[in-house]
Amino acid sequence: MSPRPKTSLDMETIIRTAADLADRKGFGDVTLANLAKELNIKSPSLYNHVDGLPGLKKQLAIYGINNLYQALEDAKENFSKKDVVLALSIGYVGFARKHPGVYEATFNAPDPSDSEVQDAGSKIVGLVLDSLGAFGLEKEEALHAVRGLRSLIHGFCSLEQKGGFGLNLSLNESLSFMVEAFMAGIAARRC
Amino acid sequence: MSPRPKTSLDMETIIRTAADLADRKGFGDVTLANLAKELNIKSPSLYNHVDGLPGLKKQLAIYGINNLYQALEDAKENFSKKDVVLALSIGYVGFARKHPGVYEATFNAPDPSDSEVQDAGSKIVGLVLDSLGAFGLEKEEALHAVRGLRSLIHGFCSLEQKGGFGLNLSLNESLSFMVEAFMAGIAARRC
DNA sequence: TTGACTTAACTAATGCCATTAGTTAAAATT
DNA sequence: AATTTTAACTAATGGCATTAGTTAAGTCAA
Repeated sequence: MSPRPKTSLDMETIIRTAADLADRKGFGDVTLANLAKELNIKSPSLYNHVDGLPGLKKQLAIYGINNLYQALEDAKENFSKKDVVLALSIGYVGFARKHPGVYEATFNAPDPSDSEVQDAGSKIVGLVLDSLGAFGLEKEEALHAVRGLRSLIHGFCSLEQKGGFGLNLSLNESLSFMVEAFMAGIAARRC
Repeated sequence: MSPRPKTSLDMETIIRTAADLADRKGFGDVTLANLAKELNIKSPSLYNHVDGLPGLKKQLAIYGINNLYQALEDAKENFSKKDVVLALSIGYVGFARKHPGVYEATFNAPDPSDSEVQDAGSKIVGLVLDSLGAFGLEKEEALHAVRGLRSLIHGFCSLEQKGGFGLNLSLNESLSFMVEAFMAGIAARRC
């Protein structure tokens, strides 16, 4: 048999296809074999574009973090300044719901300390830090607050995705409740 | 070659060995092959005790949830009534740090809706609900509060384990900060 | 005690996966 | 037009889970 033409494939479509695969079949089904099938090539050919499965997962993580950042920027734009934090939270959770596989990829990079991954992530920290400006916190307090917010929202998404919430109770109400409670506690700190 | 005697192995040691493996090498290294090596048997022999890899992971999840419950009960005992929630949080995080692999197994059961898994988990919800009694919340509010607390603490553990917190700032202080902020927000609700 | 049954180990084989090595032809460059 | 680079390919290896079939140790009833 003859090798196929070289035109079709570029990094962009590879990652996009992988992201699609992740969201449709789950992050666990992101394999070189499955991805190759969707791209109509053989899996060893992927090594011409990506540094094995770990390399693919790293790229997918960065792609996901960047898209999440975009989603947060959009959420920030489209809502009033008053409830920025709630808007951000809803935007974050909305992204995780719409892109469960990509969201999972986001914090499953093979090496989280990789500088590219780290850099993508710190842009998000910056954005949240900025949105917290109105609360007039000390520098350290603000960093603790960002960590808290991330923990709260990421924990919510993670538990929601893994089916950790068994009860018959609105998830969206839980989300508003916990974000508002947390922010109320933060606000009370100013006194 | 001859099959080996039947005396040695029981379910208890299998799960304990798997838990040890998880904590030493990571949850991702919990494979039938690795577990069999540690038990000095061949991997197909494990099928006499466990329903394949998914069955093993289910058992490990239940084991982990039950141990986490124990850790929380201990934490509750050993601290004053005043800061039960902070004590619980510290106990929870302490368990996750001491048993990272088992903790990860805890929310990676193959089927989270499985009733055994669900039951083990709802014991924890009950314990936390109970500890929240002092705050005098409405029933629904209390459930939202439990979800919030779980999200907060699980999110913290998850991000800590995955290296999600890059900054040079005390993690323990972040933990106290976020738990206290959240609980202050909850307490403010009574008015 | 002996014989039948059950059980928990085994070996062998299958299929899927990632990965490496080596090949080939299309595309790009000189 | 010739050469180089590139991106596909096939073939092969080793690790994994899993299934099927085998065997001998342990259990238990006659």
